[in-house]
Amino acid sequence: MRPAFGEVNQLGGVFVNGRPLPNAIRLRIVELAQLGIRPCDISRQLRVSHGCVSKILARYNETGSILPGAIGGSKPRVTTPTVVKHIRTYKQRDPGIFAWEIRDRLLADGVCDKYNVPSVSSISRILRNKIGNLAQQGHYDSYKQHQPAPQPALPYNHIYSYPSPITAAAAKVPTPPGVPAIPGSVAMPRTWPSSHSVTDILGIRSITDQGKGSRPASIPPPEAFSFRNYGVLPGGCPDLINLKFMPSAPNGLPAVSSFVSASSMAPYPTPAQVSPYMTYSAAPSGYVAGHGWQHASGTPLSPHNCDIPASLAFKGMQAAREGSHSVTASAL
DNA sequence: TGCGTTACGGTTGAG
DNA sequence: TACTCAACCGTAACG
Repeated sequence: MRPAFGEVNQLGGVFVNGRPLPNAIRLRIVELAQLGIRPCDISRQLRVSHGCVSKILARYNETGSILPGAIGGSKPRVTTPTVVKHIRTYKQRDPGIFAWEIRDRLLADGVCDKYNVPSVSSISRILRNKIGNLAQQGHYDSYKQHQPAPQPALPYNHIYSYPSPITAAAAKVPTPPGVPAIPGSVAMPRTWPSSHSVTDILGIRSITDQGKGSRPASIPPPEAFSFRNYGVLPGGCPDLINLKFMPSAPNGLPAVSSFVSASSMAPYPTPAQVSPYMTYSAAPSGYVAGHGWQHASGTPLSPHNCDIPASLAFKGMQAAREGSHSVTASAL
């Protein structure tokens, strides 16, 4: 249940606990920093805690992204069917093998790397639960077929000497969405969805691209993006990809100066005036008043109603375009 | 005074 | 469907 109103920090700024700042604010933090404005001044001006400013700038410097990380979800499991299959194979070949030895072999054989190799305890659990149970079942089935008479206790390690019923299934390793299926590579559990530069965001690229009537070649198609929680804030932005920025300046250039200039910032809304969820989902807020951007439809662009496109929030455009630099959100 | 770091309370979403 | 867990968030406080 969303709160009707957010909270107010010590600087008078409105925020929603647990939720990222609007991308417009994040963007402006970076812009102001690039203009040489000190973080403390940015903090005061935008009424965002200096810790948050520091964090966003640090993230931007490291990843090139102003976007918040992906919230929620689970880490990809390391005990994939392939891993289980290999563990079973190791155990079959050497019934006395230790879990830590299996772990070393998974690494040595390139089945896993240091980032996704299961822990010793996980391997032990696999041996005990998955392989053990399946092996016992398999043995029992085979036993029923071939041994009409009951037998005494099963021999030690009997469980490892059965034909694997799940080998075929284990051969298929599910690849998480957005993660290239590169054997032996480090599986980045979370990749930034896109790339673009702040310069682009400021409109320089938009100037050159707009009016061409089609998506710039440098921008991956919408289907190339994996939107999860990146900047898509409550309230959503259904036309995120198709958003176009329309310059408002007479010369056809976006009002970059008005956008980045600290002095042009509209007063931060008072808590009584603006619900933080208005900033996320509804009415335009004072955050971006006067920035000169408009949605292609002609309606004023609210950074929250339709926030800065997540796809436009990268500086490592070329790198990401080539898919050579995946950056995890958890890097920070 | 500025800023990096961290504890805290909160949200989110995959499993 | 409800729950758990681990990721993330921004703030506040500390050094």
